[in-house]
Amino acid sequence: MPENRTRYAVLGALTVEPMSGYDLKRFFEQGVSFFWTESYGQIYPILKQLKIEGLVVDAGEKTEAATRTGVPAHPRRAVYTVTPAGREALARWLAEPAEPQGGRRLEILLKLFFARQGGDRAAESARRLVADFRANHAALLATYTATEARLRAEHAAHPDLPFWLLTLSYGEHVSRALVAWCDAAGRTLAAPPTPPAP
Amino acid sequence: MPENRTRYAVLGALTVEPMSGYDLKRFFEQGVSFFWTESYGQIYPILKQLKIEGLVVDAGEKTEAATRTGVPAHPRRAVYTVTPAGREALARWLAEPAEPQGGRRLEILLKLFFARQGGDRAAESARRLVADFRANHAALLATYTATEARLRAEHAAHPDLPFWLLTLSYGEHVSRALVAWCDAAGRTLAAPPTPPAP
DNA sequence: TAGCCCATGTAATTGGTTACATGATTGA
DNA sequence: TCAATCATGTAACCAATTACATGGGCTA
Repeated sequence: MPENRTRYAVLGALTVEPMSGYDLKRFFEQGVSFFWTESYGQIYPILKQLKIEGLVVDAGEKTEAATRTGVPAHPRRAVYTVTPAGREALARWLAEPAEPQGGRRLEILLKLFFARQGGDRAAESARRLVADFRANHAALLATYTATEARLRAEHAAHPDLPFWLLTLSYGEHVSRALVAWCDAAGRTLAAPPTPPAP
Repeated sequence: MPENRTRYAVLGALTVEPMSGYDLKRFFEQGVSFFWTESYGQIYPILKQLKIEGLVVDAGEKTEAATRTGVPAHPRRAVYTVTPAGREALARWLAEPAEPQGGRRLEILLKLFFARQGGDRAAESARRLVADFRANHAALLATYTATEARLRAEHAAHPDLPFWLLTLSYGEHVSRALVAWCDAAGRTLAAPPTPPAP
């Protein structure tokens, strides 16, 4: 029973900066997508709910035009801010122990586990599986280092920075380990060498 | 769109050995639980479906008693075997590339990312978070090495063994890396040392 | 004025777990 | 004969994604 982690993800994101639902989506997909994602189908309903519960408030932004002309236009977008009650709820959740694991379904391992059933091409497709996976994590490593540099430059003084770097470091550790695993696996799966020329 | 991986998990498991739904549950939770799980609510419906599609057949086992007495008792349990068509379906799936990643929601990183919002106790609960996580992966490492030894001993000749060992190796690489990350994180989060006695 | 983001939302569907109901078999 | 385990299944629920509908604002 994961118990509503989306609400805390949203609450947490709004402590970084007040945001609209649209902003939240981008925050998740551009900022923390390597360990967390959210879809509109989650975000908007949860925002409505959090507002009802008084954990966030909506400081509706006026449009430029509406401000200028005084037209009583409905706010162009809803910008949500965490209330003290929201901060407390978040703090309570943060103090609880985390679910032991996330991501109990690793498709690549399932395929590898049964790889021999792949017939003639079994070894070949296993190697391709591993090679793709390696490329993936090598690419991730590059993004981690780039992100780290950007964060250190742009948010050098941000009090949350040390924690953000910790999450990046997690990603780096895992991806480095997985690249190493891919290399080892590649050797294991290597096609039997063609007989050496005489 | 993860697209029905359960059917292939079940199909694959049945290539290892014909099994009942009950057996399958145990196979997943005792054999491969570190990278895959299935619940009854998935297993039984999918078995019914696979049977309809002709990918598995049910060689119903008779009870001992029924065999002895000739009573037309209904089979005690349904034991499923993969058909050639089932093997083909599995092989096709194995040849497809795997989903890039599994487990996009790492609760511990979400908590760590927002950890500073935890108030006074922020650093403390972050440290506990990391410590629990470390204990977890240290324990996992132990089970991996134990499982590896057992597999090598009990299934030395099994043609699937090299692939099984690869999945274990994945786990070892990741858990070792995460233990190392926890140690580094622990140092980062270390409480400011109490002022040294004069 | 067309095309592209910005922005909000919902309905349908999927994938999965949990909890429960039911009953047979086995062994103490 | 009681408890544990084997065994099959389903209904309710939950979390989450996808696809769609809708429309405002900005700029080339």
